[in-house]
Amino acid sequence: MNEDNVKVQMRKGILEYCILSILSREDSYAPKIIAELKEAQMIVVEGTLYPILTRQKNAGLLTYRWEESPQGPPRKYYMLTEAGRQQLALLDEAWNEMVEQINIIRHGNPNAPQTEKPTNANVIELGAVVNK
Amino acid sequence: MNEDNVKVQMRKGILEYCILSILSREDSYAPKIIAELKEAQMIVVEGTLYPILTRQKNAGLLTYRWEESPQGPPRKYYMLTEAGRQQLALLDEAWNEMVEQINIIRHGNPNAPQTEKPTNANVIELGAVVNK
DNA sequence: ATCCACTACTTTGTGATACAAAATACCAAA
DNA sequence: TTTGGTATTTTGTATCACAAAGTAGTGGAT
Repeated sequence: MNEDNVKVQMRKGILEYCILSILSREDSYAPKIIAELKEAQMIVVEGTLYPILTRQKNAGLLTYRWEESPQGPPRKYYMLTEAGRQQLALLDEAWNEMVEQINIIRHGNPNAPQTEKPTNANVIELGAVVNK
Repeated sequence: MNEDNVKVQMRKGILEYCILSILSREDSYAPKIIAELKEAQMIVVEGTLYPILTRQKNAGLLTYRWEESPQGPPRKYYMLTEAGRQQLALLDEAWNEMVEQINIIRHGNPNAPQTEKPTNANVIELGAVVNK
């Protein structure tokens, strides 16, 4: 119930989403992916990332190719498959749903009867993620 | 890696947040909490909720009192403690951070250099949850 | 009285995940 | 050959949500 564990638990299932999202922009390899996550203030360690990549590869969401490195051992560049792109779209939906659910639980249901109904123009879908 | 499991995993650690949030509005008991979660399209079963309530009670975030029911056995009404209110504030922060992190990962870092910088007036903090 | 439906609470076992920590391996320069 | 930097992999642990069952109290119907 400590503070670190709170964030660890909230992250469950989210990392898979993050990794597919990062790879949807550009093929990448593990240390670079970790650096990108770190830029977004999302700390991830190797022992977490590698099993996810292997899992997603075995699930057919990713493939990889070896590429020479300017220094050090070769790098395993991962890239999305078509199934991976579909899964990413599915995770977009799941994430948007959860953000909406939290909004309702934290702020009450906007569809509930109220004195003054906002026009559509005033309604902002908080946290919605749109496919690019 | 099936679709149901995706949502199950995304929910890890979120339910604790939802329950504290619901109880911050009004003391409640398990079946009523489940009904409220259901209204927000968040399906939860008893076998999930009860252990969380017990966990949070043991952690000092909740206390409870027994109350007579108009029909059937008495109800265990849970309510937030001061520690529970503090934990809720902490979870608000953790949630807001995660929403922001996903925004950065999914849409790129808004602080990154770009051709035309939006004014503050145009920036909408997506998905932010504000303490009431 | 006894049975039954309803409500409420509890327990057990399973699968999935992130993490810490350590191990393995590859490369190039001193 | 050794050393330091880079990259990948493995092992053991703690936590969580869930399915599925079980326990128990209440009040009405027969």
